[in-house]
Amino acid sequence: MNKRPTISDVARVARVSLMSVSRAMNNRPGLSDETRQRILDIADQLGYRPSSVARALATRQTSTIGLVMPDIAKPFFSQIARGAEDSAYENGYNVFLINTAEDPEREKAALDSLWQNEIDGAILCSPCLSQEKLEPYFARFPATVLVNRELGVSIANVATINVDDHLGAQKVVRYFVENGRRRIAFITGPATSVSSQRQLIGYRHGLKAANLAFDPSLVEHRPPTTEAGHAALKTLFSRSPEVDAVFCFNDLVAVGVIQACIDTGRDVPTDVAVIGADDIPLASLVRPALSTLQVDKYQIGHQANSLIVRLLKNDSLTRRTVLIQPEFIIRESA
Amino acid sequence: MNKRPTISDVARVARVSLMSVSRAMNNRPGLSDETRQRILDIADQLGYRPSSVARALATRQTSTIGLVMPDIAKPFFSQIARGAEDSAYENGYNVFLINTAEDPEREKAALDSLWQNEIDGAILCSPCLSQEKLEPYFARFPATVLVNRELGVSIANVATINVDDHLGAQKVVRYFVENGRRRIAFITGPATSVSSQRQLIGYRHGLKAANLAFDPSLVEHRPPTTEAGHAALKTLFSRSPEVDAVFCFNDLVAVGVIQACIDTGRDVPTDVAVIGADDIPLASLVRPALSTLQVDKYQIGHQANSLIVRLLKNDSLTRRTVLIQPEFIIRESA
DNA sequence: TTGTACGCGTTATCAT
DNA sequence: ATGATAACGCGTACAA
Repeated sequence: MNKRPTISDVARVARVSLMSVSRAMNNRPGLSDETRQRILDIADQLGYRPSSVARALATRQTSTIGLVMPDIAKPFFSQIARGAEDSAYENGYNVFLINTAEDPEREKAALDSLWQNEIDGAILCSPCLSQEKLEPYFARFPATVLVNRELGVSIANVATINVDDHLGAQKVVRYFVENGRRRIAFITGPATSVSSQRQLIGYRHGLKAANLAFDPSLVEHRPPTTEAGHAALKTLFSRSPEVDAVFCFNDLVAVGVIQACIDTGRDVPTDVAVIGADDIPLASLVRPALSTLQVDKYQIGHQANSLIVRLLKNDSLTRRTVLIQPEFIIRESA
Repeated sequence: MNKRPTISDVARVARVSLMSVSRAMNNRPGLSDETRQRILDIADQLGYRPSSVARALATRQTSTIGLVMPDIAKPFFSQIARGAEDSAYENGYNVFLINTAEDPEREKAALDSLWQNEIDGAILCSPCLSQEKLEPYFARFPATVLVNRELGVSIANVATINVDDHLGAQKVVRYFVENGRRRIAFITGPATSVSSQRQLIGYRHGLKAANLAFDPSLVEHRPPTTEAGHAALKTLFSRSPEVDAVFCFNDLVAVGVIQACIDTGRDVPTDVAVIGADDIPLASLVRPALSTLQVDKYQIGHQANSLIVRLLKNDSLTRRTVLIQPEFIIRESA
């Protein structure tokens, strides 16, 4: 394996001190343009790149941000990751990727690992740890952004990005009602999910605004998968065959619902209107194409990283709470 | 921000030398069980975690592998990433994620960054740099795994994982022929893609084995997207309306093809049989469900990282060339 | 404008 | 079994 050239190799060849090389590499003043250029040339010629490790030890900054998410294989998160990585690249940061599989132990291990690696900032997507367990890390990390998670108090170096699920759900119910639907079911995620909770509140508000009674038997808590959506709707139909609209936790669930409708001989959207959430690529590819609450996932990731960068350079960020408005996309399923 | 406790903090409290603490933390011999346990307790109590940065500087090992791919937002790659990260986690490694957007400059920047960060190993997925430009890095990285890319020569610390696109394409053509198809079109990727090249050869071999003439007008080179697949089929139909089977570069393209068939009033699979490749989640969700060449992407990622780990600890890996066999999945589209 | 000495937190080497 | 000292490669403070 090739041995990396070090700063002293450059200094020796250029016949200058280590400091001059350091200054040249970091564009610091205190060098004649002439020697600066000469050093740069030699460094380039030697293929010298300052060791990030040594630099990090000296400066206590790693130029690395940690990206923690339940599962990068899910399109919702992979698109966030793409946005975050792009922003990191633009700002000269590296990104550590860690999956938690929604396992609290693994999430804790992830945070400890990030701390051990002295990352400059952390982006935590849908964390499952309690606020209490999370809090210590806010003090350990120079900056943290929480995605899809609220923070009761205000902490100087912590920002949050959340989707306005509440308003989104309200809009969906209103749309259903305006189109003559009356038995509106809701298949939501686990009761512990913040998104679920917010959606549920919006759903109830929407119902109330339309003078429709809230019927608990029309609500199903399920894991956010296609199979679960399929099964949930079968359950709903057996209990309440007159269901004429279904709002789903996300698009994956909605696809399962559409399939269940077809299986049971119901036409979408004539007999049953279906609306999902997130607008993953699949949504526009399936038939009937899925109406959904579009969320700009790339933008969330990109913004999450920008927030980190800004928290890092500017301690006084006034707007540390971002609320993303989903856009209601009407396609064929409703 | 909290100040991290250092090894000397632990040493001072435990009234031992730095080395004893180091030995205790790393489970190294040369300590009485008694003092070892005492040190461990104190370390735990202080919340001490050895700094990865300082450790890396001293050992020249970062316990980090670099994962470079065109676009984590694409399901094919995100599933590889999940597998790689899981394996890294199991083996105590961190993962640097970098997207290249198929931009050679950005890919080069990625490799330079990994070098600068002194990663222990690199997983390069579908790299677009020439072998010549890639080669220097094989010498700079302790270990490298190439995914979806061949390596003419044999290099001790480099392994490759490739999908047997050639055999896969042959199987598809044979299946088409056995089911009475005679005008078999092929929508492939960019001519520069290795997968495309291998598929094309398999396609021609399959044709020859069935005594069918190769007709260049039945082959379309397109970007690997649904829109491109849709457009490609329209072109094909206008040129050769009698096409009765289409093999597609991947599932995304195949979905576009199916849509184009429906648009032009052709039934799938009665009038036109369609087969894709990769088996992304979408494939089983779309209607008609897509027949495809299933590739275990998670496994590819997991194995890529295992190879890195083994290359790192065991310099003499005899089988450094892995060929993945796709599994032919028959669903509804063919 | 340029250079010297030291510290960052850890491990490796060589003692005791 | 334990400890002192010197790296590892770079940046910072201060000196020349």
